[in-house]
Amino acid sequence: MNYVNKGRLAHDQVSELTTNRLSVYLRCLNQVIDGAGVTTVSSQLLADQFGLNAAQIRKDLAYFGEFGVRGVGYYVKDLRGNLRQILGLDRHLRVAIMGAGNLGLALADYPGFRQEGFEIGGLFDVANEKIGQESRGGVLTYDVKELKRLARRERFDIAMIAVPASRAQPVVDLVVSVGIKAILNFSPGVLKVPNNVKLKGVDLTVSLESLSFFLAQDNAGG
Amino acid sequence: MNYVNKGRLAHDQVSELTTNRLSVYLRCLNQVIDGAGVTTVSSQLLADQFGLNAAQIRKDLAYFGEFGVRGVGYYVKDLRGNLRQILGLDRHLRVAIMGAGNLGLALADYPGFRQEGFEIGGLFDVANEKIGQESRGGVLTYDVKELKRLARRERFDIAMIAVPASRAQPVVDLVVSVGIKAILNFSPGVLKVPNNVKLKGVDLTVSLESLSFFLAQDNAGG
DNA sequence: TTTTGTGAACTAGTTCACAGCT
DNA sequence: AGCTGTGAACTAGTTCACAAAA
Repeated sequence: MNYVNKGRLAHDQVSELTTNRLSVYLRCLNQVIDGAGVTTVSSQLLADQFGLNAAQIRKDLAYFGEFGVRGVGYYVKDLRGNLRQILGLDRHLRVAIMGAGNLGLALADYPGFRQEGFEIGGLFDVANEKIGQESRGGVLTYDVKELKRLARRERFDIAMIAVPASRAQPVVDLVVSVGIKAILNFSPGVLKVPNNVKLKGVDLTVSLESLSFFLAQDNAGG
Repeated sequence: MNYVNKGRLAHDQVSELTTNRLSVYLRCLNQVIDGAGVTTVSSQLLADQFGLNAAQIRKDLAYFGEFGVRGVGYYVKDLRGNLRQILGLDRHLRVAIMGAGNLGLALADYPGFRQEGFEIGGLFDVANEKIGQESRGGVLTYDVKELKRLARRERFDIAMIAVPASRAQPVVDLVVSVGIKAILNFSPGVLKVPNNVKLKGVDLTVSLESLSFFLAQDNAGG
């Protein structure tokens, strides 16, 4: 541990809203770095530039340590390093994608994942015609029966679920059984996992229907 | 309007957390209908079966009308109809997908969208080799320059943004300029839209990094 | 009796505003 | 002077608990 822990993390539970924002802050810093050669940045500047709240940025960061310098702001490179460490991006996380359909293949080649240091270790499917095939980006599809064997060798940290809804629960059970502790689920519907496994859902139908609601109200309400 | 409005919708703003849950409730009801021939369901039963809170279900629904019967529960088919109407799914919404890369093509063929009555009207891209091509599911890719002309004819309600991050803002500006009022953004980063346009983001990097955070804490904290 | 609909109580999350450091 | 870090105030969201209705 390089950042000041303050002994909180073992006690309180950090809100998911906060962890999501940490990821956003990191992206903002990367953009700042890509831009002109600024070495420091204030919470106010970040807030203005990216539509955030300055106090919230400070509070989120202060939770993990005192990264800033009063009167100056945050040293961009230092803060970036600290955020990467807090988010666990200094490790090399390996991802298994369950389901080599359209969505699974798209996720396998999604450039944003590799950029932040995630490695897609393989696709897993039941369909014989898919097994042995590679995605455009070169990710190989394995028989789902091989997951157990490969999980040992490849040490998968995260699984993404991109199988049809009806197959999602058994696939999640399998993923949990091989010791994977973090799951990103793209299939619609509720899934059960043990408490020591973190499940995060990306629900496309809910997102789209929420937009539909907005349009319906908009047209009705005037 | 078939459901009791109570005149609230024009005044208060419904929380996005609530609208997301409405979509979840609808999916739960669909599953209940697929199962045994039950005609009524109580908030408690839904809560138990899908890991929700009964009071919250009742409160969310009560906001839009009195759909339940005391001592009985909710008539499943009626409630389903009311939810579909509230969410605007009784209309026929048309979707344009900006970007015919891996992700755009996967979205175009995603079965969950069609299932709830959304129609994918076309993919739009700048790459000449993609224009005129069809997705596996038969969605045609048009030149992005055609958006304006086609938007008039096809009356797109919703746009999904699946272009690289660097192209996202100009593409959103274009989408807004042709009169589309609801946008689902899959590209990472902050986008600006006028207030009368609803922008919703699905941020894959943030989701994955949030899982990474969990793993980092888990291993560090014991 | 059962279960809704809802005020009240509670919990979580955000923003303000300023002391304190550089 | 400028900006962080943070208690206090505020706002939003959830859950409780019960009166009212079937």
